[in-house]
Amino acid sequence: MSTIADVAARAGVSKATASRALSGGGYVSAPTREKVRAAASELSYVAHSSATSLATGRSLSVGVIMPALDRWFFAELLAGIQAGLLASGQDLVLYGIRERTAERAQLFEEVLPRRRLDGIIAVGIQPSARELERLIRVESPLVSIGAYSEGTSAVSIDDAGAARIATEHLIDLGHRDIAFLGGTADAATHAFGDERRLAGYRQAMMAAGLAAFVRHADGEPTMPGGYEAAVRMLGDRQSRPTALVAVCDEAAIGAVVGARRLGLSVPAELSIVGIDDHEHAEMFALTTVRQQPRAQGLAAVEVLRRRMDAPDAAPERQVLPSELVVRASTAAPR
Amino acid sequence: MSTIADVAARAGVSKATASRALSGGGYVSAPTREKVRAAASELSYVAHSSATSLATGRSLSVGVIMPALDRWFFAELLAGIQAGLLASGQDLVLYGIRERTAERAQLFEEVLPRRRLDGIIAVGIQPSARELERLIRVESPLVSIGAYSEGTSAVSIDDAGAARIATEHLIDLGHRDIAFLGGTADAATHAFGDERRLAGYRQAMMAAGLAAFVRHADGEPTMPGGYEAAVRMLGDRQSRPTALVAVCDEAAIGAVVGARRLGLSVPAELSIVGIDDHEHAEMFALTTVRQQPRAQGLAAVEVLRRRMDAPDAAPERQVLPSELVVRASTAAPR
DNA sequence: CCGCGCGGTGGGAGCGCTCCCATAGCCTAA
DNA sequence: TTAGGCTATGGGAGCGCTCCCACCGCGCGG
Repeated sequence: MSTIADVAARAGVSKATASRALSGGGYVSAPTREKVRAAASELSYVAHSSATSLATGRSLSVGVIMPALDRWFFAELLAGIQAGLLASGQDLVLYGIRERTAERAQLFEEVLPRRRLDGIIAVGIQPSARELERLIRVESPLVSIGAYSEGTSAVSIDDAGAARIATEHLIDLGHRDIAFLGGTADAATHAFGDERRLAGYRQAMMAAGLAAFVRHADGEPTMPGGYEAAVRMLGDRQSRPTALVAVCDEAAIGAVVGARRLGLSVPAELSIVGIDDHEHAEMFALTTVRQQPRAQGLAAVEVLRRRMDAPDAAPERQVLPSELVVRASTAAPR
Repeated sequence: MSTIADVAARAGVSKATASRALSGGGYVSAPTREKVRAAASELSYVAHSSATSLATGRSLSVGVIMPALDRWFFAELLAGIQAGLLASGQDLVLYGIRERTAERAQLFEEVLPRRRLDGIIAVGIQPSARELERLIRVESPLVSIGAYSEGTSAVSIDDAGAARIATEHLIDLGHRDIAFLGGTADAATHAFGDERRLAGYRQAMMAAGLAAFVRHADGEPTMPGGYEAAVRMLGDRQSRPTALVAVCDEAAIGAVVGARRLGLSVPAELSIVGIDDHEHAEMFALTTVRQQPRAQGLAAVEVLRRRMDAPDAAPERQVLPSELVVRASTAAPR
């Protein structure tokens, strides 16, 4: 591989001039710039990022901490972040992290500081004070997605609000016996705003004077989780609700499948509303409250960039809007 | 942030000794090593990766090129790669790449060479000769997953074989009118061994003397894609096959849902077999041919590590086994 | 005519690390 | 006794880049 010294020599200028010609800053005459560019391209010169990074102090890369990759929300989010970073020329360094504390400590104590990352996007993770302190030491601005921390910048939707919208839609249709599906109390499943959604459902029920009907079926926020929870809850003809608010679309779709399996017709006998607007929602004609993880990823990159430019600005909190998408999984009760 | 000079000063030794004490190589007495370690930990010293990388020539990171993130196979693969790299202390730099050639050229010409990555894992991408040449220049060993290139190391399953296994299972059950579902000819959907699977189905049909029944319904390798293709193909009572081989489980599940929608009972009236053993296969009682993307990701990391140690060794080709998993979506035709 | 500002260029220090090489003490074998 | 090897340490060059600063020539205003 050729270095900038080779390029400079070939163009007949100094290293300093070559550097200026290629990476922008300072005075370079147009002909000189052209000469250097030509030389660089003839040698197929590409600057060594470690050298650049060492000299400038910026690493041109952003760390992304993800608790999972195999769920729609996270995959979409990652795609959004990826697209945003691509546009700004930053590389994406991916750190998977199960809630295993040893790994997590290692990540914050060593791995992240080592890289001197230009920024960090933490998904669904509440960094502790000590962890934040480590990051501040290396001056990596942080933006979290979906976490509701006080002192740090964050992007999310209003989870409680989304669940309220979903619940109110059912109430408006005339339902009273509305149950909440999914949203396990188990933190190990990286409850991603799940409690907030449950809380939003409760609020809407209370506000409508339906406190007596409040109940929920635990389950993983996945399709099989929703399926099982639905089958469990709908099994008894007597006690079964007329409508379900699911913690997310995957669970909702599981519930749709489960209801069919039980011979219940959706929406005639059971209304189901989800939260997400998952790519499969259309196929199952699912009424849902849309959130756009890709947009959240892009927004996080935007916020991060602003923080990189102005590290001392006050933390920025961005709440993206939620919108009801009515399809054919909800109807008035008979 | 403190540097190794600070650590050395605090421990009362030279930079050289401090470096040796912390990163292994060379002679250091036990007490000195302890002193240095203590100093490092007191200063919460973490080596600057760019400096290390510049000095050693190794970047401690591996690039991963992914055509998509929102499909089960890719997400699982990425999780496997991630786990493998975590174990070997390498960072994962993620590059998403749609088949837009401008971006792709940029990636191979500039982005990857700039990083001086220790290795590259390319998923479902056939690097061109010129692209490989660029990588060889920067001495990044490459392992591809799912691509069937000649000169490079690769990990994959035997796609044709998997489809043959699926088809033969149906033939063994007594089916004759077996169609193939999905596997669009459209390269834009990153046909991931799809043609090979179609070919495997054909081979099995031919071998069983069922050439007359060979046919397939185009469709995206997704759940909605499989749903649509199935509805299209199963619409006509007269011409409909008694069994389907789906290009992947997502399509197969879509077909299961579509069949139910049409009032066809699976497996009594229609047998369906997929390829993947998707996490939802269990829920839909789907008979399928298992492939394990996580294992493929881990295997790719393994192969890559070997290539990093011995860059001049002959390219290594690893084909992971496929195995039939019989559930309840297949049965003898009536 | 001189001084000054400004466009343009080069020299070289320095980013933080590793690793080669020199040095030094000490123990063992001839 | 002394050469030689072996452990332990330090000095400092060098990885490839950027950027500060010095320098230079030229045009222009006083």
